[in-house]
Amino acid sequence: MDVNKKKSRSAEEVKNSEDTRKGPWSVEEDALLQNYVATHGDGRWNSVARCLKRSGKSCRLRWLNYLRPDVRRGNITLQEQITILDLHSRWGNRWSKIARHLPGRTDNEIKNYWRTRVLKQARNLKCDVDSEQFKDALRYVWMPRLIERIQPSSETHDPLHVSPSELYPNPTPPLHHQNGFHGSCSGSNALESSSAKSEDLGHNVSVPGLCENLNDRDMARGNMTLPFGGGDSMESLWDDENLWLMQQLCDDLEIKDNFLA
DNA sequence: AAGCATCCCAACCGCCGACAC
DNA sequence: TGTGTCGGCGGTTGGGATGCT
Repeated sequence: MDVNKKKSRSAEEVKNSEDTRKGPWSVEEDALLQNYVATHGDGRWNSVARCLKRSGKSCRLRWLNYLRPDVRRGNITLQEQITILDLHSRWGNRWSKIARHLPGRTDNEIKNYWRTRVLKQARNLKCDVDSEQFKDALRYVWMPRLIERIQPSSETHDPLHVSPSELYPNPTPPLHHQNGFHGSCSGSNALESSSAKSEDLGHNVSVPGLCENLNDRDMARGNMTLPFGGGDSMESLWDDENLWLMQQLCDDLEIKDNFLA
């Protein structure tokens, strides 16, 4: 796009912003928009915008993200989380493309989910969300675990909802996942405070970074929010059978620390 | 009860490509 | 071919809700 076009566009947008209402939608506006779409169909946003004194963009967004009859609200399910993580690993931040594979979910909702849950967790881990360590943790530890958890209840076979063996034909993680557990983990941490679970089971393992950077609220709750947090709590990950997962994660984090050093 | 911190999500913004004229 | 309009997309933000001290 050339410079002139950019200039003209901003003039157009400035004009639009001066003429239109902004902020939360009222019930009346919602009703008007719904009626308009019911009568004329969607896609004619500037026409409806003139009736509502809103920008066309605002009308479109309100319809797609909120008023559309098939829009699903509520917690992102485990299966949806898997799909999001999987598709994001393939396509990156192509939210609308990802949303097309999650019926009823909007790109905005998926984007919000990613930013509030996954990026937060990367922050806690002091990982770059694009780092190989974080991606490996997703691919080889958390996603397979999630898949295992949803499998018993899955009856249909959606090509996008693949089994661990399909998604990860070679179950052997990369070399750095196979290293012994070097257990430099110590100190106060979520695994310990999240429960006395690990102590009860005779383990005394903590995960640097992963645990130490939890915010106080999560610590107090004993509720460590993994990237797939949400409707179905991840607390059950913190049991004996999953201890090895966190050991693998420790390996990752040590490698990350070396990498960053 | 009040103040503060954090989370979460609806909505906005700026950019871009497609298309019509 | 150049210009204007429109819809779509990804990034960002404001503010209400919630929880902690």
